[in-house]
Amino acid sequence: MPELPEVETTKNGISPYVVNKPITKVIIRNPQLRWPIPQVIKKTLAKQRIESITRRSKYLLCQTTKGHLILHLGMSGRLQIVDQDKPVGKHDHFEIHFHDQTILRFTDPRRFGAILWTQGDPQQHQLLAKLGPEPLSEDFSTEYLFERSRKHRIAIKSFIMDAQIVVGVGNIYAQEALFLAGIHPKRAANQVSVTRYQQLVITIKQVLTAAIEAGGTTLRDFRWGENKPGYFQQQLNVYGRADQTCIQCGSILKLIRLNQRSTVYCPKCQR
DNA sequence: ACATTGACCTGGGAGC
DNA sequence: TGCTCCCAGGTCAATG
Repeated sequence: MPELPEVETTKNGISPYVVNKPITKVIIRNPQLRWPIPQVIKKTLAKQRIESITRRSKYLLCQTTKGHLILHLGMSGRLQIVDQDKPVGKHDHFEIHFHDQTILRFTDPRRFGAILWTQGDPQQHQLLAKLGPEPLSEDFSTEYLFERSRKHRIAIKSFIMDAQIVVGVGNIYAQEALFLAGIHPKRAANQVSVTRYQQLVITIKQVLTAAIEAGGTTLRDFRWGENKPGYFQQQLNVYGRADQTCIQCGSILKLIRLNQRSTVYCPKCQR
């Protein structure tokens, strides 16, 4: 589930239930995620409060007086607010219990997610320090992206999915943004003109903004936690639409593999 | 410095 | 029904 819009939506969904609530206990059921969950947070977080939750890239940063909890949802992670009586499932690995009986539960079947702890500036953490700009910030501009592209002859799709170039552009939204910008996903990054980068920066921002808005309206119910898939799906032009007709020109959309990721594009609209 | 590939895990669906 | 194979929204580490 989680690309940047889903992470942003998760942040907004859980914040009202957890920020400034006293923590009573932390339960680690299965610490084996991408990296082991540090056991130290059990004692450290007890009686603390999460003062704020912010997002950097696809990481959620939970600030406390003693340090930051760093969360990543990986491929299949979910954070939900649940009641005491909700049964514990096979893939429920981690929980924070609050004084008002609320529970924040982390579920992740594939266990590619991460739960880490850092005492210093979270932005300087090894995983965050070298990340590129946020796609919705002003730092992510035509000038920036064009300049960075000059040294790279990898496919443009791989280029915009590189978190050191820009964060938060995953497989779905990379395909969508390239379609809207009319750029072939395999075109070399340094073979794209500044004019087309201008378009691409616009469409990346556009697609992510629209998806965040859609997420905001359909993933509203974090209380009971049924994350319905299909929020942004009405707006998908190419992702998951291989062999179907292009919405713009009627051609048959093509499926290729690019760095072992499925990639759908319109051979006529995207050059 | 840049580019490519494998690896981490589990579940679901297609095809036989 | 059950087996095998392939696919899945991410991204780090190792290698060329």
